[in-house]
Amino acid sequence: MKSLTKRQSEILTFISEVISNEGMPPTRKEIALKFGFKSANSAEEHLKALDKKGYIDLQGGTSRGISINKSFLGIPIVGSVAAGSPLLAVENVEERIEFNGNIFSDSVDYFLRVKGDSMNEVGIVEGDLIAINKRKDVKPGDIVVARINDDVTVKTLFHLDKRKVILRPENKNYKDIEINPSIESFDIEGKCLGVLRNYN
Amino acid sequence: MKSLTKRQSEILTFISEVISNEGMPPTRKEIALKFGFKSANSAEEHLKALDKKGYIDLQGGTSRGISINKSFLGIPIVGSVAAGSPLLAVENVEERIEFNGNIFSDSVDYFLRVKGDSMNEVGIVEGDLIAINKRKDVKPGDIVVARINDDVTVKTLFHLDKRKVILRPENKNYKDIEINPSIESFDIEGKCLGVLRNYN
DNA sequence: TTTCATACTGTGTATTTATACAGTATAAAT
DNA sequence: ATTTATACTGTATAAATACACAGTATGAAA
Repeated sequence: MKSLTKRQSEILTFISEVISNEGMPPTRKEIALKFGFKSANSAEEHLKALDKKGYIDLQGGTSRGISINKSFLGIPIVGSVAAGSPLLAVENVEERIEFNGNIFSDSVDYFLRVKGDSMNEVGIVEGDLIAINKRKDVKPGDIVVARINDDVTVKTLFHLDKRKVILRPENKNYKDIEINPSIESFDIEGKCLGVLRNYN
Repeated sequence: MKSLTKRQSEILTFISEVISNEGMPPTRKEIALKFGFKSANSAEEHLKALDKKGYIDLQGGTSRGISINKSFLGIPIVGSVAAGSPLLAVENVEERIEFNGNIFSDSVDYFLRVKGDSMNEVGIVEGDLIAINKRKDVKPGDIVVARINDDVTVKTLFHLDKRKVILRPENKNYKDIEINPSIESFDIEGKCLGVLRNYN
């Protein structure tokens, strides 16, 4: 898939926002207004470029006839994470789900498919999708996605300072994980906002 | 809230479908075409009626400027169920959540807020929202919403025939519930399609 | 070096669209 | 009995909108 220029990406984002906020795609004029273009034709040309690259579909002769290509919509589901690769790398994305609405308390950057039973006692079970918001500022009590030496894990954060991190599995059969960030490679990937489970 | 005529209701449904399928609201002409009106003004008048009754908001001077009033959109969340009242009765609906996308395997009629810990061992905990599809034809193994003598409960269906129903809590501390439908009042309200949990 | 993509302004216009006004007809409400 | 809401057709038009064509300028690719 062809990559977008900065401007094209901004415009695609704007279209997506307008659809989400106003319930309908913008007109050329509205795009021009937003970006300060003095001619609606600038918008027209960006739309054509986005269409040509396959990111949107333009319906000719129709007001607001812009639709965003579905394969770029929706929130990615991250399955097995290849060691060392960024969570959202293409090879880790299982699929995407269309998902809008204010269900979770913050914006969902991706869903992570849960493996194992280490969080069973708080109702997070194998196969569940957990909604993740990318952020570093997490506090004890939060359920977090962390990366320890290239290994991605979901646990409750119990303690966090420069010299010591304690991650707590929510299952009696597992022990707390204690990390020294100055020795081991450690990173917070995000905060768990909620759970989505689909039977069958 | 004022009630809608059959025609107005059909038109409201159509608008909602167009938004969902095409990603933008219809024009007056498109509404007229769909219903076989020979004049776009028929659509205009229905829109005005829907606006007046508060079901939609019309944005003047804007193409496709129709937005559906949020309070009629979305899927209802059913909280505490008043004894004897239908699950979806107004007094039982906590709020509604905007929710579209093909997350669950079937269409979600409502979300039910979970009370108690009787399903803890399959990861359904207090406060969770479970997605329910209204149906009677459930089979053993399904997690179902059932009504026993005006009491609404969520359990795994273990056995079901004319003389005996067994509902199984997924928690060692609870015992199976055995019902004789010819003596006790019993009804299947729906099937649990999945779980939605929102932290914080 | 020349082409091509990007990123704009500026002008023009056919078409789409919203929306008013004038009618007709029926059923429900006052 | 008369008004009001519903449910349409038919005509008209101002405004909104898409979109083509003609330019200018820049940087990257062939």
